[in-house]
Amino acid sequence: MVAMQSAETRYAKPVLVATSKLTGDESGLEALRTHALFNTLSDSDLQNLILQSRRLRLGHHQLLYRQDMPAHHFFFVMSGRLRLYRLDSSGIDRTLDSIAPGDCFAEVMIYADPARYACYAEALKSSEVLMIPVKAYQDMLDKNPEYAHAALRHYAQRAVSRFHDLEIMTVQNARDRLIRYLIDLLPNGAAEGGEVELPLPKCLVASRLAMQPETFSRILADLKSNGLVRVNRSKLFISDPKRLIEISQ
Amino acid sequence: MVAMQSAETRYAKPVLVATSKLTGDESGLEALRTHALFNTLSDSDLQNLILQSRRLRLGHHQLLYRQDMPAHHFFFVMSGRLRLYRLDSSGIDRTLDSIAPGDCFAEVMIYADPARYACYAEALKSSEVLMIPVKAYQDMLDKNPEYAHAALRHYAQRAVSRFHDLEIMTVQNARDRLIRYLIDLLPNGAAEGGEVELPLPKCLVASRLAMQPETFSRILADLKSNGLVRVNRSKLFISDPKRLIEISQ
DNA sequence: GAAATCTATTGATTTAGATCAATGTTCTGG
DNA sequence: CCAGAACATTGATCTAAATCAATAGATTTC
Repeated sequence: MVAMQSAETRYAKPVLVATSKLTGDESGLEALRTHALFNTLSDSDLQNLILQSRRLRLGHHQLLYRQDMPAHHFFFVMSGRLRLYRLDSSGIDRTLDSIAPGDCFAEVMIYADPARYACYAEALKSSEVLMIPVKAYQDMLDKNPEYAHAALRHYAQRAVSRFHDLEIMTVQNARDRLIRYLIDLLPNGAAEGGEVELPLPKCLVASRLAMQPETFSRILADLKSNGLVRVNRSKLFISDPKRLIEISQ
Repeated sequence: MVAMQSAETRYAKPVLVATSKLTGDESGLEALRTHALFNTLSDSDLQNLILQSRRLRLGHHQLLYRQDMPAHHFFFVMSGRLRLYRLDSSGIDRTLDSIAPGDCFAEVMIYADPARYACYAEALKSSEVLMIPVKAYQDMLDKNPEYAHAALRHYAQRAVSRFHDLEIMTVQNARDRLIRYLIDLLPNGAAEGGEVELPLPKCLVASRLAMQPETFSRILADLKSNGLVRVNRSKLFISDPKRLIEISQ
């Protein structure tokens, strides 16, 4: 089963190769401005940071970094989608997060000690990321302590969000974990229904929720047959999230 | 079963009552200096922060704050032990963290927006906490941007540690989750054996690891009969952590 | 110091979910 | 567009863990 294989055996593609220099005003980079870590920076500081960074194109399933590799960069996703996962000693692959365009990842590395990546990162489809040297960001922050406030907000939010992820995982049965996960994908939480897109292939959502792909499939089929969700590929329509919460008790 | 009851029904004790003013040089407060959030502060800034704080004595099982309550303070544990947990709509109590003396908690509230506690906090035994006004810390940081660096390190570490907690919870079977949890309690990880003390009563460790107390008890009995751990109340002796990891595959 | 309340253990039974297996469906790269 | 690979579904079986139940130990509390 795919989720049980290691990225090593699947893909021979090298890590961190195809890079291109940046001029500082390329397309896709305006998105940086919308991120909490960058939106308070002066134009010149942002420009300077970008000039020290590299744009990286990643192919489908290409590995970006490995768990325990020294971490000299953090990343901003310009397009595509990535996945963070860990491998244990027996080679079991456990998905921990998915990263969408406009998100940063491995940004905790700016302050981690020792600076080693805590997981693997791979592209789920062909993607573009900005590879920002940790040192460049650190230097900029040292020179401009007023930027720290935005960074602190960002890190605090990240901690809260991980706390919330942990909470879902303390739910003791697979169905309720899945329901909680779906509710959290809804833009307005349980307030109103809507369409959500699974951020990962189904077998990886299953891995993220500590269940087997078969179990995921069966639960979704059951919710479908009870009229609680409509399923179309990776798109799910949830008309009545409150009812979904009720049946999860 | 206790872990399944709500704090509301169990304890009538009021939230946030018995407080006492601080002079700024009381015993137990030197421990503040050892915490990453405070150890770079000047004496006068630390003194000032303490003067705006209150010492809180909590009885066994006393509730400190409720989930969704407006968060105007964060906390430093001077003695005792606390537990963070959430209640869902059906009243199931899920333990998310335990806090030891020398730790801070709810400190993400300094930057959270909206500032509401993400969980319940209760004392596991009689405890003393320092209740620090969020605003006092914010003001101090605004006046001294050089303090932000230590705070950023702290938040980054917290995020990494929550990420690691999440990783354990993606392990799909109860025994392996418990083994991983025990290994992480060892001061040197899997490097060498030693004695660890469970930071929570067994039924709450079970809740933290998304299993039933009976399952926890049986797994521990099994590890015991295989000579992998020696159990004495809440103290466990792990002689050969590597062997423990091996059997978890 | 005894009663009462928590907390933990152990056994019997049931069930949710894993595993094994087969097939169908959708991507993807030549 | 086709072949192969990756991904998804469905069924049958088995097993880990939940549940139900009873009892035994601990801690509080009065």
